[in-house]
Amino acid sequence: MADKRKAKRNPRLSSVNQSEIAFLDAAEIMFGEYGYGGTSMRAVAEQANANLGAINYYFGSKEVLMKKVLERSMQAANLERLEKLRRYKRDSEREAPDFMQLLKAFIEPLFVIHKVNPVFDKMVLRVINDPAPQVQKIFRQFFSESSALFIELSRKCNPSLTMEESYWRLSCVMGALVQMLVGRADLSLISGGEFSFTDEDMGLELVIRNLYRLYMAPPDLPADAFRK
Amino acid sequence: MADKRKAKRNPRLSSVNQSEIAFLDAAEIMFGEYGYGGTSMRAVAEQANANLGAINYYFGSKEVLMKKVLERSMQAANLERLEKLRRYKRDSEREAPDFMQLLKAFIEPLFVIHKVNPVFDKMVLRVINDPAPQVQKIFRQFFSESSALFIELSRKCNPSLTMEESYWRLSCVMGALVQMLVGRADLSLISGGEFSFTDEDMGLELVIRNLYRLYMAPPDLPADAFRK
DNA sequence: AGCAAATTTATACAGTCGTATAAAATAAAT
DNA sequence: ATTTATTTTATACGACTGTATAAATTTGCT
Repeated sequence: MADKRKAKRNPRLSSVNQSEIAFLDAAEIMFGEYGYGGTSMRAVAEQANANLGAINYYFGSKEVLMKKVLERSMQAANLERLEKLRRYKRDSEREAPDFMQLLKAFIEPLFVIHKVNPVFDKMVLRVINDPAPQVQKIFRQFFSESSALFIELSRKCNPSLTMEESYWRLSCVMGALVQMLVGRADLSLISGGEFSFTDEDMGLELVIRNLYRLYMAPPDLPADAFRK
Repeated sequence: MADKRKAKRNPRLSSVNQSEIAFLDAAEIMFGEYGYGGTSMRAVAEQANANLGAINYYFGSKEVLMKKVLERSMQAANLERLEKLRRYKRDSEREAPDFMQLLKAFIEPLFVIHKVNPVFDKMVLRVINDPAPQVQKIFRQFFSESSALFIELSRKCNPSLTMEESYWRLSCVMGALVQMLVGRADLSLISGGEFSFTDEDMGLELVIRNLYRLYMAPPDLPADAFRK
């Protein structure tokens, strides 16, 4: 096997080649459409109008390709998210915690990226649900830090919840978030294609409000209405 | 190809053979663990301690196998669910609509099956998120009728919502439901393995309450808190 | 027992997969 | 212009896939 390219001849150019970008674009689309296991290297090469061999020349393996694809799209979102979360953390120590602002810090980066690259979240959502352990491993590398911070900060917004209830509600929040992001691309299953986002900003607000409602409600009273 | 088995010699026996059941069990486990594309027919055969050829003798193709697996587990849940939903519909015409009871009708069958067969929902959840169109098609056959009825009945529980807001909230409800069912098996991503269901019935109640809160909150006021 | 249907087994086929590699083509530098 | 590094291409390999089929085996019945 080739031990990757040696030192570039012209190192002042970006270390990311143009064809490499084409591969990343193609892979992002295909992974988003058919999942990791469902897309072949040949399909990626065809989508990129390039040769199968070249893709191995640049990446060496499918797993690395996936890692690079995720890296490219999530690093931007992640850095912005982490910065927003940390700024929120500073603010929330002076002022009162505000779950709506926290949600905004967590979710807005996803929407910003979506505007530039509409394929992005489709691909991320496929990866979230992929059963292959390698894929899960790669994804958690990117997701774990900011989500841990988000959870920590969330708890301070509704301290009347027990630890357990807080976790379950956050679990709901994550699920609902994913579902709404999916629904932005495809609400047809549930609405028969009647509705979709027209205004992106309205979409962000709608998502945040639903999640706010979900987490910030007062804790449950002992069961009454339930046992009927 | 074999045109399936001819008329059984002893037709008073159940039409479902014992080895057929072994294959269904094995496939259910493997599909749940590795997804549709991620499990090979050979892996299913091995899991069932049976021969590869026999699986084609019984099912003819992988797609049929998946269909039969889904059929077996979902038909029971679906029939019970439909019956509960229809009974709720009758009741809700006499009395006032009660979203908590509606949720109970929709979700309880899943918990009942889970008690008997803990692998069931793991497998269903894999199928929900599978990118392969054949898988999607099969799944919707089972899911569409009862979910349509559920949505129709839901809207009557909170008629103050606009059509669009209702759909978005139900989208949240579905996402949160899925996430909580996943979390029942694996909450470790979000809690670091701290929590899990101890009491099954408590679990159902917890799930329902979260979803109730999510959908039944009064409609949003014009944006204020959001634009900060 | 003997016969026939039902089931299980072993094996093969054509296709696709990820990966490797040597040759061809291109680009850059002297 | 010639040499050298880089990129692209075509092709091949072994492993694995779903499916097909004929032979071997087991089962149920008279």
